[in-house]
Amino acid sequence: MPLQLHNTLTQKVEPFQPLADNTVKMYTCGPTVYDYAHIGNFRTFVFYDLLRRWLRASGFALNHVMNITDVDDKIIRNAVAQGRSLRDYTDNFTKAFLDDCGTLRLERPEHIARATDHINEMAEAIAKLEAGGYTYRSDDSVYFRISQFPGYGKLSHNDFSGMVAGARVDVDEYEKSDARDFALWKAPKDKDEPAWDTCIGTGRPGWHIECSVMAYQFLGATLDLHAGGVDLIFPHHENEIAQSEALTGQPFARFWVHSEFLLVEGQKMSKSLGNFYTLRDLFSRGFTPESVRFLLASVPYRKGLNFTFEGLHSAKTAIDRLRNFKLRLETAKLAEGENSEVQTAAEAAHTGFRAAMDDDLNTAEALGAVFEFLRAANVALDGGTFLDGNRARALELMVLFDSVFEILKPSETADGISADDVEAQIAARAAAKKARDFARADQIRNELLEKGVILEDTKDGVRWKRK
RNA sequence: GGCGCGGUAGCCAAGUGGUAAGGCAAGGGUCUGCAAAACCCUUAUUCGUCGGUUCGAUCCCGACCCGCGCCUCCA
Repeated sequence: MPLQLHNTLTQKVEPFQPLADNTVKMYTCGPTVYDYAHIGNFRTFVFYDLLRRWLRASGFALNHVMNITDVDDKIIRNAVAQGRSLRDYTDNFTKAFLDDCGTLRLERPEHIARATDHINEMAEAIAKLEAGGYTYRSDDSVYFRISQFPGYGKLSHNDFSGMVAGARVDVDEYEKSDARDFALWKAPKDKDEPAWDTCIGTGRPGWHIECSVMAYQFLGATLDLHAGGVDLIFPHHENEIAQSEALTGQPFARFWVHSEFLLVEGQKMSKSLGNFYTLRDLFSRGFTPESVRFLLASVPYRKGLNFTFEGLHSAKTAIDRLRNFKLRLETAKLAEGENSEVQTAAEAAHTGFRAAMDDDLNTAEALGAVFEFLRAANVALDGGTFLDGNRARALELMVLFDSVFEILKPSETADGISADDVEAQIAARAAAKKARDFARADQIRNELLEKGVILEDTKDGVRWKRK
């Protein structure tokens, strides 16, 4: 069964493949860099990462663009309030965002596009829309007239045909002739406001046009896949479709894939509830990036995710168990031969893992396949029926698992004792034990523990790992 | 009100028209000089409520209740 994904456009789970050659042209909506990204944002960014990894595992090459929105009302307000330039203000949060992505082991998209690097192209696109009769001006701002675009509503499955101009209270600060028309270009409201001089006048782009323009610039008229959070379906993605298809006359994206929301302790995240967390907040409480990544990845992207501290602890323990298993596979002394039952179980786990991921990235089920095998293999290892010939396939399962989840390798800690030193200490302890100098042996063990190294006395000898 | 998602053990969560994956927690055990660590075992007559279809429904249909998202900036 090939990879299947849920397509918001058709509201069905459908087989996915790129239109041309083997390369997936994908565009994902990135952050608006007015503040540090929070874990709700990262739920979506982790989803993008899982999607990338499994697309590649499915044999596709990727051409992935993610935007950085570095001009919008909130950014301007904050930058002005702090007396900083737009660029200076957004550089800070852009860097923080990319750092956070690195910490969470998110793969870097092939292209990261900052909106303000493409203002002229946006202005040209708007000029083209004006020439095509899709727009109107009001106080030097330019609006898209959605009544000119017949397919409007096809993504969010809303019916706008009954809409009447003026029927709805206009909450926007700008004058629009129809409540759902949206700004393509905003003229500055006062002199301090950052603005660009372009072929269509002075001002700045609206939010939606940046994605349409940068997607076209990097990937062409039709994308294979466009992703984002569910909250972007309307109006953002609906508007992107309207602009892009009005510009090119071609379908904008073949697959639309959206990730569900994240709750914190069963409640929506908000600053007033005090449950609004950035990665930095979680790390300062002692949680590791791997735990956060695992928790965010372990719930399928189309299900709401309840982010809890118990879940974070749970993730940590689960990761330890997976790491222990891999270590055991690598270090166990095994008898020659191959046990066919174990081998069959390993194959079943491989197949189960792949089938689950192929089924709209069902990470929960994929994890189930891994843990099921883990237990069976541990039983076999305990019973001596896990043989040397079973080792490779079992380790390959862990490689497959980690190619998606990427949590087995512990994050670097700044100050750590070297592996050679650990080995030397272990040898010293073994000697002390042999001489029945248990006091000395315990002392060595405790010293290592203080340095974050845990010793395990197993029947195959001493194994160690970092805390 | 419209559109969309969801309600499964203490918590997180998968899943199927034929009788409930997996993880965490909890309890028990194995190993060990003692520990630690590790590993194993046990834990839902039951899947929001009420009807219906069916030989049989957690899974299909209908109604209802509850939670969440979007409809205005928002992952």
